[in-house]
Amino acid sequence: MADHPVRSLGRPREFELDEVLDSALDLFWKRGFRATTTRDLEAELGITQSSMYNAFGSKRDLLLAAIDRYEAQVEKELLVTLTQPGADLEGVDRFFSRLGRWVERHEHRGCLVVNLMASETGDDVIRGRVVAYRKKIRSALHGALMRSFDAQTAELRTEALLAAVLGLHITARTGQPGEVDRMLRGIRAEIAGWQEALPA
Amino acid sequence: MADHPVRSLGRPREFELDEVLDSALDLFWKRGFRATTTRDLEAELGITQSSMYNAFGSKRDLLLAAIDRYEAQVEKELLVTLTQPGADLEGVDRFFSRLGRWVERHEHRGCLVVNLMASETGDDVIRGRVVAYRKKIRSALHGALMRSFDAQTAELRTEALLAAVLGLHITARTGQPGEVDRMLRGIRAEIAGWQEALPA
DNA sequence: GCCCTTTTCGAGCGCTTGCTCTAGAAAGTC
DNA sequence: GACTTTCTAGAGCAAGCGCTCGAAAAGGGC
Repeated sequence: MADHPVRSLGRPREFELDEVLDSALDLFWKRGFRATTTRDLEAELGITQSSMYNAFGSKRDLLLAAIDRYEAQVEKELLVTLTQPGADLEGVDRFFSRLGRWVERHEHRGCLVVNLMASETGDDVIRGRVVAYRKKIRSALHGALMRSFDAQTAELRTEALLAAVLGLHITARTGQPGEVDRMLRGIRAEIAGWQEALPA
Repeated sequence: MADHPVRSLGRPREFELDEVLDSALDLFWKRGFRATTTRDLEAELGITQSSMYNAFGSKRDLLLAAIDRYEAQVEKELLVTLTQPGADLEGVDRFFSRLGRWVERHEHRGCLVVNLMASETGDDVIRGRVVAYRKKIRSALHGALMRSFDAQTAELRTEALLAAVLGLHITARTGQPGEVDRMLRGIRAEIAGWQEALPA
């Protein structure tokens, strides 16, 4: 993932940056940023707080690095259905299909970034990141919808679907069994309605 | 709002319970539950921590009371468009219209309960409250949609709109200027599409 | 082998947190 | 006006927080 320098001066680090970053991401994602203490991280990451601070600088910097990793994962596993060349309304439906499996696999986690939208509004840098994240999903959706609808329709439906994606994620975090499934069915039924009205 | 006992033995309380509760709600809503300290509350509420603890028990109990108050407000100002007798798809559109003004008035606050969905997943009681809150909105939407569509369509569209409502709220919390407006237009355009297909 | 750099380790610092305690003040009751 | 009951004020407690520090350990360069 990240590019590692070939050489290093001094004592070599005893852990893999990427592995530790994944553990931190998991914890921030599952428990929330504020609720995760540096001691929690120490236990889960298997390294001391000093090592963590030496490698990442601060708890907040660790979060920012985790966001990077999270976004890369989302792009590769979800947004790709929207951004690959030629993706249209059918791609949008595939996106929601994958989103369903993603949410199921990451039960009660929701979305790292969406969770931050609710809780870390005081930090300008983080707020910038979450705004950019929404923008990224919006533009991916729009790119695909543009291939199936006229400009105005595409834009309107982009907004409606973006709201649906965020709402689905928030629901996934505290959802009861079946809640997310029903929601997903409702969204995809709407998309199916659009498809039927399309010229074959 | 709350019913006050007529009499009280001993020294009477020097503040209004409801006023203080409103201030607490405002703070929890704006800054988030975790980010709001008891000192913050002390300053904003104008009473000492002792008085606060004497009156409400704990910070968490204060939140639960604030949720009650918040829900009552939502019901009276928003859900009423869906629950009043005879409300149908037109009522749903009015609901979103009011939601837009509500979000604008409470800038960067989002929804108290939606925010809790993201950050307070560890507390079973609070999780119960947020699940119930979703259920309440869902059933209000469903009640209105049932009057305009067949059972299956109503259920599917209820789910899609619930997702949209939650997504809109999350966006409102960190939204850039215009972001919420565009999203709302996208959602209402979808509803308008449903209306056009309806038998006049 | 010895330096130089960097990481690891464990202890712990200063601060904030939610909450409590004690003393005294303010009402109703008789 | 004593007595009871409740509320207010302010200090302060124990625990937990993010983060740092000094010393030891582990490698590469010469």
